[in-house]
Amino acid sequence: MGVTIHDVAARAGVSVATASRALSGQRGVRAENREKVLAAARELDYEPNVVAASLRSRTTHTIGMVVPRIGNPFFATLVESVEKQLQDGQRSLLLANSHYEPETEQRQVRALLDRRVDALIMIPCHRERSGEALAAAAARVPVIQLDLRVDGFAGSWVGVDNEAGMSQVVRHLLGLGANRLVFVGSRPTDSSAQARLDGFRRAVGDGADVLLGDFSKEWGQQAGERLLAQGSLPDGIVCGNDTIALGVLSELARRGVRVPEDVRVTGFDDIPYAELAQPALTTVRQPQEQIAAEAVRMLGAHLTGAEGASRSVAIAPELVVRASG
Amino acid sequence: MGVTIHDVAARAGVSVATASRALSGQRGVRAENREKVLAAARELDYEPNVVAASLRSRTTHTIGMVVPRIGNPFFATLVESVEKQLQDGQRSLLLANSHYEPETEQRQVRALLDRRVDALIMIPCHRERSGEALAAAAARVPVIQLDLRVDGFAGSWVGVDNEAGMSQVVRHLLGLGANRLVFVGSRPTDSSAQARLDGFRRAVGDGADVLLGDFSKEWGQQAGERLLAQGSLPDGIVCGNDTIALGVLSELARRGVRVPEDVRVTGFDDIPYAELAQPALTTVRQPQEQIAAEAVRMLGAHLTGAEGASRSVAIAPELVVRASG
DNA sequence: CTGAAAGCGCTAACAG
DNA sequence: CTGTTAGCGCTTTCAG
Repeated sequence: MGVTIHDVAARAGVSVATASRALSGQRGVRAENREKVLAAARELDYEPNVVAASLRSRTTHTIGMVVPRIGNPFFATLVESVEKQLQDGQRSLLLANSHYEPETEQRQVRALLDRRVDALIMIPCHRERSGEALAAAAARVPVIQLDLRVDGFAGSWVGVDNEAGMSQVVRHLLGLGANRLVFVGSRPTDSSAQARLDGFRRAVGDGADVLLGDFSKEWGQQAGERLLAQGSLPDGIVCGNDTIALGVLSELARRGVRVPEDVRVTGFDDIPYAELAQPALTTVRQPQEQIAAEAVRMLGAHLTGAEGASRSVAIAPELVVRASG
Repeated sequence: MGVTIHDVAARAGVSVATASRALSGQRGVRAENREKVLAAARELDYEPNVVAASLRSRTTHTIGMVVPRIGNPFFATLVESVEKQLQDGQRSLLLANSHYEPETEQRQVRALLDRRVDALIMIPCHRERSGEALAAAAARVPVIQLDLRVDGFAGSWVGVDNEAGMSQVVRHLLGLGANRLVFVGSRPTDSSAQARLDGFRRAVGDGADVLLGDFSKEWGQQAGERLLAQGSLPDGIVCGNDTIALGVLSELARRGVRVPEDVRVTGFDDIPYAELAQPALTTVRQPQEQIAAEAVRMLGAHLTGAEGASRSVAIAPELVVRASG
C-alpha cells in the first residue's frame, strides 16, 4: 500500500537518490530533474514516510513537551505559543502531562525519549525532584526548561523574573498606603513558588506574613476563609498566582468583604479570566508569547549545534493595575 | 551510539527474533530465555528504538489530536483527559492547533498523517469547511470526532447533547418565572454553536431573541453593552458558553446591573472559572472525563479492527444551578 | 550532478 | 519454542 520514493523515481526517470535529494529540497540537483521529480510526486500523490526518514536520518522533527497540567490555562497558553512557533518550522509537538508528580514526569520523559524527539521543552514540576528526569533527558537531547526550573541545574531556562514581578506588586501596594500585606502562595515545591515567596519576603522585609498552600482556587478560598477568621484583615492580600487570587476574591465576595475598599487583592500571571473577575484583578502579566518564542529560538540554537548555547533568560514581567488593587 | 537489540540478543545468547519477542512481551518464549533477555536489556541499559519498530510494524502508538485552540480551557481539559486515558495504554499524543482556520486544520491533519499516527481525534473547527480535512484523514486512519462534528459526515463522534442541555437551562429559567429570554451565542460556524442555537430556539419557541458573535469573552462584553443600550433588559441572558457568560457578567457588573436580581445569566460548559464568578455562574456541565474516556474507548474499537464500529454517542449534560441564574 | 549500494534497528514470515 | 532471512522506506556515503 502506498506509493514510495521508488515509484516517484521510476516515473521521473531518475534514481531514488536523486529523487530523495529533489524532494528534500537539497541543492545539487539539476533544475530539470528536480522538476521531473516534483511533478512525478504530485501526479502519484506521493506521501513521504517520515518514519522511514527518521530512522535513517536520526531526526524526527518532533519536539517533546512536558507540562504539569495542560488544563491549567497558564500552561495551556504556553503550549499554544510554543506550538505556533514550531509549526513555522515544520516541527510537531509531542505533549505529555506530569500531573505534578515527579514519578509520572520521569515516565513521560522516558516515553518521549523513546520516541526519539529531537529536543525537549520541559516545565519541571518540582524544584528538586524533577532533577533526575531532567538530567536523563539532557544526557540525550537538547533540553530547555520553560517557566519553571530545577535548582542548581546548569542547563538552559527561559521564564519570567518572578522576584522582579513580586517586587513591583509590593511597591505598588505600599505606594497606595497599604502597609499590612499578607502573601497567599504555594509551598515552594516548584521554582516559581519559591521565587515569588522570596520576592515577597525581600520586598516586604522582616516579619512578612505568609500563608502557603498550592496554586489552586480551592486553596485561595480556604486562605480567604482563614484570613477572615483571624478577625482583622490586612490591607492587601498578595497572591502567588491568579487562580489563588480568584479563589480569594470569591470567598471575600461571599462574605461581603469589599475589594479594594476593605482589602486589596493581587494576582500573578494575568490569565484570561483575571480581567473578568469582580473586581477586575490587578496582576503581573507574563509575556508568554515572548517566552515561548525565546524558548523555540534557543532550541534552534541547540539543534544547530551551537554547543555552549545553554543559558538562562529571565524576561521582565509587567504590572497590570486593575480595580482589585 | 546506542545499544541495539542485537547487543541484547548476543548478551542473552539468543537470536534477535527471540529477543524481540521477549522484549515486546509476546508469549511463545521459554521463561528462562525471557528472563535472560530482560536481564541483558537491563544490564546494557537498552532503549528500544521505536522509530525502527514503527517502520517495520506500521504502527506508531501515537494518536494525533487536532483542536481549535488549546488555550481555551474547555479544549485543554478535554486534551488532558484524552492524554491521561492514552497514557494508560502506552500511547502518546501528537497535538496540533487549528486556530479555528480550516486551512490550518487541513495542513495540520496532513502533518499528522505524514507522521503516521495510528488514529486521529479531531475537534473539527467548522461545521462544513472541516469536511475536506476530515475525509482525507478518515481515508487513511480511524478518526473520532470529539465535541464538535462536521455536518453530514458519517464517521464516529462523541460529545455532549447540546440541545438537551439548552433545553434544561431554558426550562429552569422559565420555571423561575423568567419569560423574556435572550440568547447570546456564537454564529453557527461550528456544530455546537449550531446545536445550542437550535436548542434555544426550540425550547423558547417562535420569536426567540438571539444575538450572535463568537465564543469569546470580548463578544460577551460587547453583547452585554448592546443589551444595556436597548433600554429594557430581558429576564434572562442565556449564553452559548461560559466564556461569553463571564464577559456578559463583567459588563453588567461594570454598569451596576445586579445579577440575578435585575437579570439572570447562564453559561454552558462549566469551566473551572464558572464557579468563581461573582455571582457564581449557573451553567451546564459537560462530563468531559466521560467524553474523553468514550472517545478513547471508541478508538480502541476502531484500532482492533471492529469495522462497523463507527457511531455517535451523545452524553447527557447536567444543569449546575448557582447564584447567577 | 547522478546512481548504486549499504544500511538505520526492528519485526514478521517462514522454516526448523 | 527458536533462528534465519528478508525487508519496512528512506537517506547517505562513495564512486563515477
